[in-house]
Amino acid sequence: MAGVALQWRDRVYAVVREIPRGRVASYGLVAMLAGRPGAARAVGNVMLGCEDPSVPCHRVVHADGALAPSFARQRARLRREEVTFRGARVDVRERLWAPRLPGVDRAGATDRAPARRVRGGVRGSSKRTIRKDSPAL
DNA sequence: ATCTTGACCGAAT
DNA sequence: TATTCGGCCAAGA
Repeated sequence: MAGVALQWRDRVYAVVREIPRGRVASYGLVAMLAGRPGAARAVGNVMLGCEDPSVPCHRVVHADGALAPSFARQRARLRREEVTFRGARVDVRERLWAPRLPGVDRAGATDRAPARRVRGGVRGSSKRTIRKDSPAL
């Protein structure tokens, strides 16, 4: 009877491995997809000991696009993958991974966020947060 | 079983 | 916009 104790960590790894190049996911999103909504912090604990090269742990960032303190390497890696930034944080509105979940109807949804047209009109809310009921899911 | 820690989150201040 | 605070969860002592 093996592997029963590794479930949480392995589920987290499995989810992170799905994050495509050029996109990022928040700890909370990973937790949700790993079957434990709200366990963002626990995801961080897993990433703490992530040394598996097949797991792109650099693609996991804070919900607001910030990176954990003193993670210049991670930032460099993301830039190398063409992940765009807004100041010190990842441009989450543009680069957040929008996973396709079975059973969720995303008709009309675009994979990429549409180009921001801010033309003096209705400027969309400058802040975007990730929530369990996010339309992106 | 209880307490502490930590790559978190979101609302309030 | 930056800080603070309470809440959440898995692990390890």
